[in-house]
Amino acid sequence: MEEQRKFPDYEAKWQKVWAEHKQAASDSTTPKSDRDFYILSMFPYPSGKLHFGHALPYTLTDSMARYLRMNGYNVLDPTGWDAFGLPAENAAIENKIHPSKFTYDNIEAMRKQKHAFGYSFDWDREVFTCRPDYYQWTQWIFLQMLEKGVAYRKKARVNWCTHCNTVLANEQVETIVKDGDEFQACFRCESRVIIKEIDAWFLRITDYADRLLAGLDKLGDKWPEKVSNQQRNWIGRSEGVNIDFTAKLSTEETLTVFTTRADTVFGVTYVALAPEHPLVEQIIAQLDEKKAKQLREFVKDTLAMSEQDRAGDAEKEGINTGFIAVNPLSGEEVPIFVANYVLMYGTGAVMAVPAHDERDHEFAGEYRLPIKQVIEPVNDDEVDVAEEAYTEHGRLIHSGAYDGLTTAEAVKKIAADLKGKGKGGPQVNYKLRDWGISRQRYWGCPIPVIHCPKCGIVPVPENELPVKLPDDVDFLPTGQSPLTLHPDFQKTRCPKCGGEDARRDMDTMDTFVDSSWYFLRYTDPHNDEKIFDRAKCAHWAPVDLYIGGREHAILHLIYARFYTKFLHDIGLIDFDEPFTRLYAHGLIQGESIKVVNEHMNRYVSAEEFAKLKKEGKATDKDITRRIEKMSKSKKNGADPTALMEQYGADATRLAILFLGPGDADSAWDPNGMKGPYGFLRRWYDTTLQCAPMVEDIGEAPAGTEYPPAAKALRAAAHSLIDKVTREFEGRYAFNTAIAQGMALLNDITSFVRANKQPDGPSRFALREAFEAMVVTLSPFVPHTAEELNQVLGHKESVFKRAWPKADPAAMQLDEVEIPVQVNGKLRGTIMLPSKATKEEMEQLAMANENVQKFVEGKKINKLIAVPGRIVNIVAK
RNA sequence: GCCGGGAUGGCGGAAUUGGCAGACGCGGUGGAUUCAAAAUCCACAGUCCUUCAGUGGGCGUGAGGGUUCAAGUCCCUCUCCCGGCACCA
Repeated sequence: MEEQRKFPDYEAKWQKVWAEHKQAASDSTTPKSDRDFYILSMFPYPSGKLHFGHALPYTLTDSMARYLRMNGYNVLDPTGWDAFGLPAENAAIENKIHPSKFTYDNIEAMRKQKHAFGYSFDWDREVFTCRPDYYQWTQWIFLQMLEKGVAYRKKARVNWCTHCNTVLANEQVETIVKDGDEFQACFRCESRVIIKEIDAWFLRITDYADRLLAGLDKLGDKWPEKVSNQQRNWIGRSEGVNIDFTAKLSTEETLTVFTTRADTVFGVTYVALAPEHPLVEQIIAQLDEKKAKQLREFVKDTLAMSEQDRAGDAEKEGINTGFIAVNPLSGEEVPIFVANYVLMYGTGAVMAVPAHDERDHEFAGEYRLPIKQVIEPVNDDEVDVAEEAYTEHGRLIHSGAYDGLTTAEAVKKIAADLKGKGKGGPQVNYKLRDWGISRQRYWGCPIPVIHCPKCGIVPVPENELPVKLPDDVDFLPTGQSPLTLHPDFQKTRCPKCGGEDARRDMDTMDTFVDSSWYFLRYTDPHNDEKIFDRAKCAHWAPVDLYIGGREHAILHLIYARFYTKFLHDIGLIDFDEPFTRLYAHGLIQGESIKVVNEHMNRYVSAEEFAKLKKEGKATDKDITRRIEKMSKSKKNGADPTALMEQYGADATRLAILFLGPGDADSAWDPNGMKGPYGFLRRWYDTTLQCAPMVEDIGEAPAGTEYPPAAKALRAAAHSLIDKVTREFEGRYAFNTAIAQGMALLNDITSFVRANKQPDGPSRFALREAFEAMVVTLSPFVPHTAEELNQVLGHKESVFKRAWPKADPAAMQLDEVEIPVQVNGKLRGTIMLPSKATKEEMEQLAMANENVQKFVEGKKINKLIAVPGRIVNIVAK
């Protein structure tokens, strides 16, 4: 009886060998050549546990890195830690551990897990964003931005997470629906976001809007369209026209509106201001007390809502200020409203055209404002603007000199005329807003500026960097920056005037700042003189292939592009796009089970459900199964590290890759380990069993004649080489490459069973098949490949071997099976030499017995023979 | 509403880009082995009809139409699902 054996038992051994003979990336200053390849997976936040969200991209990255090295590339494949951030701080508050300890402990644990998976990262280049030797340069970049006016401070209405007690950037706010209630929430903790007015630092990413857009075009199909589109959407460029109305207050003021439909300007029946509009204050000051109070309250109530909540399904409301605005083109006088539906976008003021804008139409209906049609359809649309706004393009009417023009013509002409009159002109607006980076929390990068009562804002001199984050801080979140509570940190001298009562800025930076440039630091991670050596950076960067999740489509990926452009502008680097190709991997989801019956109404794990079933507390009828994102609350998670401990790293890597194409979401099946694990075991056993037959023979001499079965085996082996190579050369659908590997093992098994005592040529073929498997599958399952490589008699590491080339001649079989159709329906197959001519194919096809049955008594209209593919007979 | 992406057996997913639909794996069924089970190995397996059987045939890639000798793949119309954005003037 065989004892329960431990399989695999060789992974730790090979990991040790690799550690001793590592293939590190070279530290070169020569210009980047096309043999230098920078592959990068997004570095993780050190949560302490490696989950599928990490295991998939790292496995993809590692496989590609190994493939590239075997193909003679000089590869950089680093990793590090996005180590600042709120989870550490929150955990610290909960468990009373210092965020620093929490973070480093987690890093230690995750580093072990990464090693255990056999990932071949360049560990020598590991970076930690929370270490002074890194954030010194985060601060340094900030100072450069300050100098160039890209970083600036302003009092602004910002998103504020009530749970995290800190500011959030626009990109970090998401709309969520909970219990039918839709609201704006923090991307991290899903708590409600409110608007708060606060002094904060901003980065002028809006100045880069056009370049960020142009860059997307340049990246083209090297980036998934999905991601590019999301970014385009987010930047939200819109071309329109600014039109200066004259507001008749006690003085005449210019009131500029932005519109994309300047052609409807003769249809304006009122002008509406956002409650935040600067003119509103002025208007309030000029109203009588009662009216002023009413308006002031309206503004206050509206602003109490977050901008997005205001945009939700709130009723349109507004207040007629009683003041008048003059239309610069028609000369018409229209009332000025302050309205809740007008956002502080564009100029924060709109010209309202109820006849041709749904929102204005709704508002006009409520406040009984006139509706004036100025566009008529050019098709046969029915139009009744009293009923419904007509928003299509058309031809102008009731528009004085512009009558008869089309929308497009009119917009152009009106813009030009306005410009000529000095009353406005073409204008481009963006939805993108500047990036607010001040965070009122502790565990982040300190902002290197000093507030001096005399000199104002003074940058910390570069030679005093880093501004170190103090350890001894009471970091309970109060809504105030924890650093405020640290007396020594905040007290400092003004570097400019030497004044003693200067204070440091006590906020820290958004953690997305830390990760906006880390990929450049990897190229020269230990430089303590400079952010990085220019030549060293140029040797590797930009990143050739960046692998990460789609959840960063807007956040990290837009910030990193912005930073790269800035660093390019200050002359530090020659490129202005950081990631030449982006691979957005999918999400591994899990099946959740929700039980609803008289006992319970909640999610249960698969094991729990099995137990409940046994106890009779739940049946298949009581449950809803859904494939969704793994989460604790849904109890549908699976832990790759646990799988690795049970089945080994290779089986886990294989299972992850085999699940489906890496860029698609796929569902984790708890049985998903069985196939890959069984495959590795059979492969191992079969190789060991056959080794005596093949280990001592060398290469087959040229001109070797193979028996048909051996020939078929060779064809299969070379097809595997061809298939795997093709997948690595761009498609990356490794599930199909692995499937082909499994198929070859099946072929080997049948071959061995049918050839108990193989002759010489058969043994060559068999060896070739084993070799093909070992080498081509080594990027996916490095330990097993390394082990079997040794079993086959190789002394050197499989990763030192050259990647094989498929031999087209070997892939070609002597005879092929060709399907024969009659009128497009399969009626038989014929065997014939692969080099057969069309005529031979046709002849043999017609001779087929079953085919005969279907063409009998019919006239052959056409005969189509595609060599090597198919024969189709058209008969009537 | 707008922008993307999807829909193929019981399940995950294949299909060299127009050429035998369902590779490979899971689950399932039958068999071998076993006192029995697990594990392992072998075989079968889209679906419906037909034949005692070997067999033979119809139908099949979300729905409907079209192009073609030939359509999962190309074109038109529609439905549903997923992701993102959304009072952005």
